[in-house]
Amino acid sequence: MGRGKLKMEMIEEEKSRILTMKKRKKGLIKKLHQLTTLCDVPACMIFHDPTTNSTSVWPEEDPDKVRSLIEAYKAKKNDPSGGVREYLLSNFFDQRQRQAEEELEKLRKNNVEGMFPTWDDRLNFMDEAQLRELAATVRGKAENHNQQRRRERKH
Amino acid sequence: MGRGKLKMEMIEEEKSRILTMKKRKKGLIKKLHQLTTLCDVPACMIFHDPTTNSTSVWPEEDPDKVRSLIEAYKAKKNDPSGGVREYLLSNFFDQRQRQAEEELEKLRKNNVEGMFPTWDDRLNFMDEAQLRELAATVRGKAENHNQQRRRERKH
DNA sequence: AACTATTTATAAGA
DNA sequence: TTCTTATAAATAGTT
Repeated sequence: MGRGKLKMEMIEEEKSRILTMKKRKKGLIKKLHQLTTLCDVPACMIFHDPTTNSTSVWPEEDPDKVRSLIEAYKAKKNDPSGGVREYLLSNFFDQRQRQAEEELEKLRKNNVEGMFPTWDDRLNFMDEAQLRELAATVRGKAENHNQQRRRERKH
Repeated sequence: MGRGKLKMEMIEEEKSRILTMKKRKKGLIKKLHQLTTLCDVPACMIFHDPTTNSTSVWPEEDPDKVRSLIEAYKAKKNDPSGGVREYLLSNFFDQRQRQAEEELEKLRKNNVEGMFPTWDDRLNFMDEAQLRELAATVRGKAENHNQQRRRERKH
């Protein structure tokens, strides 16, 4: 682009390299923002600027989104065999446990899905003991929540 | 760009949204590659595709680079907003529900915590019905997991 | 999956 | 540096 076409190799001239970096980083962030907005795709980017030795991230105003994406990536990396995860998941729902499927659907209806975009991925990496304890924890939370609301009603 | 200019909001029409996502993702990766090459800047990107529920990363062929960037990012952020999260979390557990706390501790011991750093925050914002359904879903997963393992033992 | 009219990004210059 | 602008590149709608 621009007045001249440059070779796809590191720009030797430091001034123009840094200037180009600034321009392109800005453009890249703009495009990433557009992608997430237009297509409803969670995405993030991490840069390490060697000149300032500083790491920056986008979106910088939403660290939770960055963290959740990093977690999703790590979960994926731990996948020992590419397609197994999807297989396990569909296998699970196809067999029986219609009830669980319906409940998951309810969760989606309650708009909880957006809170756990990587949910299914992660559940597949938990062993049975972890899943049971997680369920117990959630149940405990639900009961606690219930108690809190009862108490609120008394006031 | 292109034949028409579109508004910066989610594309409602699913087909064009997905098509646009594919095109723009490809373009974005190209631009990120150019930035890293031209300017010698380590950088990575993480996407989560909602349509396939899959997380992808660039550069995919160099996980070490991604990991080092993630570590650099995490190391860098000693952010003050972390204090707010900690406050909310401890506040919740201080009240009662020792059982839930103990179970969470077990989860931590099982090294699940790393998978759900944002877990507690999110639970605190779910209403009781959502929590109960989530618990039921997780329980269903656990039971299914158990059944799968029993079946594996028979073979 | 290709095309192409347009919009957008940007390299070099001021 | 910031602004300009000629040109390269990306891409929205179309086929």
